[in-house]
Amino acid sequence: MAAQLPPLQATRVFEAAARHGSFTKAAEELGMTQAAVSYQIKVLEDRIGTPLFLRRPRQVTLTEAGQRLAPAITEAFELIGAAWASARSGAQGMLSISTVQTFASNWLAQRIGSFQMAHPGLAVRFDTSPRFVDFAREEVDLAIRAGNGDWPGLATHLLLRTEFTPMLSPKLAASIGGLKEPTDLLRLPIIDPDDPWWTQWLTEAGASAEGLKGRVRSRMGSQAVEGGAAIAGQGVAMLTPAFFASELADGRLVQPFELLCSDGHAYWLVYPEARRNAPKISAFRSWILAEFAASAEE
Amino acid sequence: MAAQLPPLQATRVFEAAARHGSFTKAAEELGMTQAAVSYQIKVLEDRIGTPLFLRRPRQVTLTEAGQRLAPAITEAFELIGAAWASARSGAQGMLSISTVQTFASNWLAQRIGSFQMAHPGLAVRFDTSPRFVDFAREEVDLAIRAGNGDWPGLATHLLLRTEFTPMLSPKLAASIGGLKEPTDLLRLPIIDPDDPWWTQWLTEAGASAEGLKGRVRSRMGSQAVEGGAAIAGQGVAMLTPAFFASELADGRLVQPFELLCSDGHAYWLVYPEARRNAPKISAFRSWILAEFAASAEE
DNA sequence: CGGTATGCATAAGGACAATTTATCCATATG
DNA sequence: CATATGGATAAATTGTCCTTATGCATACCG
Repeated sequence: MAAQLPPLQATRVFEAAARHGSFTKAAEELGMTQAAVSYQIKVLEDRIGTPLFLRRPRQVTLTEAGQRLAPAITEAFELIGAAWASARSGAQGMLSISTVQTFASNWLAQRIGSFQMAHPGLAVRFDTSPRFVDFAREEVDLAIRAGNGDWPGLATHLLLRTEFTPMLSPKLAASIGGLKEPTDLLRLPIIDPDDPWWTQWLTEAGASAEGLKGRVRSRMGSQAVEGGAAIAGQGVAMLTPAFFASELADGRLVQPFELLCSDGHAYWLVYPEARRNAPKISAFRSWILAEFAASAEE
Repeated sequence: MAAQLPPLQATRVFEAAARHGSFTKAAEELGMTQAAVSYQIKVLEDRIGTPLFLRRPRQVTLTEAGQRLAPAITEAFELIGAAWASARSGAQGMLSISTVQTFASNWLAQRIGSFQMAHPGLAVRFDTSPRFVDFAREEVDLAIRAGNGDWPGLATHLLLRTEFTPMLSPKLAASIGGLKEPTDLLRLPIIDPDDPWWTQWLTEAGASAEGLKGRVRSRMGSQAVEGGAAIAGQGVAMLTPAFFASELADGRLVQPFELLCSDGHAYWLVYPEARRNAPKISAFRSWILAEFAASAEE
């Protein structure tokens, strides 16, 4: 289909030499030696079967054949150069993040603004899908996923262990005179009592999980929603403190007990190992790791 | 000056792969293996920092970045291909011959027509200059020169030894009752008696060259001119028979004596060794050598 | 009018990119 | 479910491309 093409490296060298009218200057521009330019021109001339330059003393000039060839070649390389540059910067300009809903709404949404402030030229696109993204098949730069961090071929950075502890509104806590013992929790409405986190936490707290039995099921399925219900005073929710840092700070939620449990899972930043040095990848990595480092210091 | 360019080989492979939507097909077109295509695409993706293809089952499709890049790249390569093809055929289409005047007018002019019949697409341009052409500095494909055939770096083919013998019009010969002895020549006007060829020929013929002394000098300097004068019956000319084959054949000139002398010089076809396989070079070489082979058989 | 500097050509050698071979893997297809 | 198709990958090989070192011709300068 495509016409027979000349040796491309030689063509590139020819283009520069034609533009400069000098092998030495072309070599400078291309960052190679004059000998290499001379060699490549000869390669091209051998291939086309006719000289492209006349070797005049202290300068070279294009032959007729060279004159016919040069303008089109220059134009073609300008085209390639422009397309390459724009694709390259365009590619830098869009960051596609695949993330689980929970992390997006509980953590990212409130903070992504500061990343965008720091990188005004970089548009961020979210793709919140529950499936684990396949980087080979979907146009996604990086992902934030829950899991155990064992994904071969992918670079992973631990962001956040999914620790959890009961949380509720201060008003609801006051309604029963405050919470002294873990069992006090069972005197209040429990948001999503079927969540295994409740069983685990109560067990680790030394309380019986029996009290959960027979409760109304109100499976909400997302910390954001459950947290909202808790803030509204509708009950006690089992939440990850890191996701509700601001609510805890301003008193919309309180964490009555110190005990933090973990199911061993965590949120990870992941991306294809091979792309670790792409500017937008490393920009986002630096930012998010710094965010977590800062919150860990508090 | 020129914008930073992508790796060109990889770009070429990308272009084919984008056009086919398949690495395997691209490999076929380019005459390489699928593995090589896969490798080159990866090189390009590493360089640009973002994937160019999505690897879907049994086919690959362009990512956004790939879609942005592909059309311009295809266009650029089409440009290069077209320019290359036309320069290549254009270069084939013009044959520049540097030749000495004598050979051009006495031999080539009458026969070049048959070469052009055989190669209708090939335009022939003559450059008749007395200097020996410098192939590096002038746009000349091949040359026909007199000399001893010792030109380093150039391919040479012996065309014709410069043999010579007296020739005259039959009418002039009849005017003195025919020529029996070489000395009979001296009873007729001699065209260019200063030419050393006369001295050499008369000497080798066993005649004294004394008879040349004191003759009117009519230096004409070119066999074509001297031959014309001889045909017109103005005198006896010392000519190269090979240059006057048709005149001898149709009786406009006669060669009264068998004796052929030679000064050791000859006409040679010469061209840069490196270009021996260029189509137009070998076409002309075949033709001219065949012409001489044919005339030698007669 | 010679000496020097500039620019290109060439040969030999080496570095590294490109390619092939040989598998492997996933998935569409029959 | 077996097979075929299409791509990825690792290791080894090949070959291009480039550099170093040098030579040569010519323009420029004192």
